[in-house]
Amino acid sequence: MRTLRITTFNINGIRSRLPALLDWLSREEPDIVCLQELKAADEFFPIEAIQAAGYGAVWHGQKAWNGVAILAKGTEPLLSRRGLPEDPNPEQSRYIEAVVEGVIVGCLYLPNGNPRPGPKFDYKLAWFRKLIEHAGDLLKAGHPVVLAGDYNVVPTDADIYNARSWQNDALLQPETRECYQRLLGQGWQDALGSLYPGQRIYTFWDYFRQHWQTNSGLRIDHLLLSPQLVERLVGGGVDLWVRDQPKASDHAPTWIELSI
DNA sequence: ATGCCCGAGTCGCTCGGA
Repeated sequence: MRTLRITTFNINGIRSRLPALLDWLSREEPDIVCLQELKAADEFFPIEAIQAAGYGAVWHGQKAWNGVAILAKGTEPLLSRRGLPEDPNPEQSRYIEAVVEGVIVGCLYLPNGNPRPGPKFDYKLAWFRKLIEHAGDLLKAGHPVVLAGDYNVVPTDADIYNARSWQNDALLQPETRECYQRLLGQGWQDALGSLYPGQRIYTFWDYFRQHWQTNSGLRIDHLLLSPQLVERLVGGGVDLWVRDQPKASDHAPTWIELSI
């Protein structure tokens, strides 16, 4: 059976992590990659190296912060959108969307929202509401869609090593989780959650307090499937070995496989 | 209540991340 592997990866600086990115691409050969936190202006996106590795790409960068990209193996992603409609702050590059292999791929980097309360948390919720609106429009259009990225949402207390030590964090707040549940309520399926119900899956381990070494992780990178894709989901996982490399990102690549 | 560990920018520090 032929499958399509779609990976989301918060790379935390594409320039400082480029050798690691190329190494991971050659080893895992994902078909589609959603990258977040490029931390590079558009002119610094390393398109030559990525093309040399056999990938086409579209990107939406920004100096120093944020930045998202979609890579496609052996083909050029067909850009459908750069930036979220009615983005509360379009200066922050947090959304890009493209069609690959007949699937609409939305790549997102939701605002972190700390400290809370405050304007950053308000911005997180405002951005989330606009994402929900756009996601609803995508569903109405009836095409197969994957919405993948760093949602900065820990969906439940089962998605973190210890909820109590993060209870005041923006990632765990009831308002944040309500937004995520509202999104799922439109008809999206949390792919990894559905593959591994009740299991502890982590995609992020912060650099502090030896959290990787003690597997004190959070599940905040998610791939949401439109209803047409649910029956095509055949697998998923997290490339944990990437987080164990020297100078690793604090996130690990998180992926699904769809039958085609 | 805060720092911890990082990358990027401006350059030996701040800011932001989560």
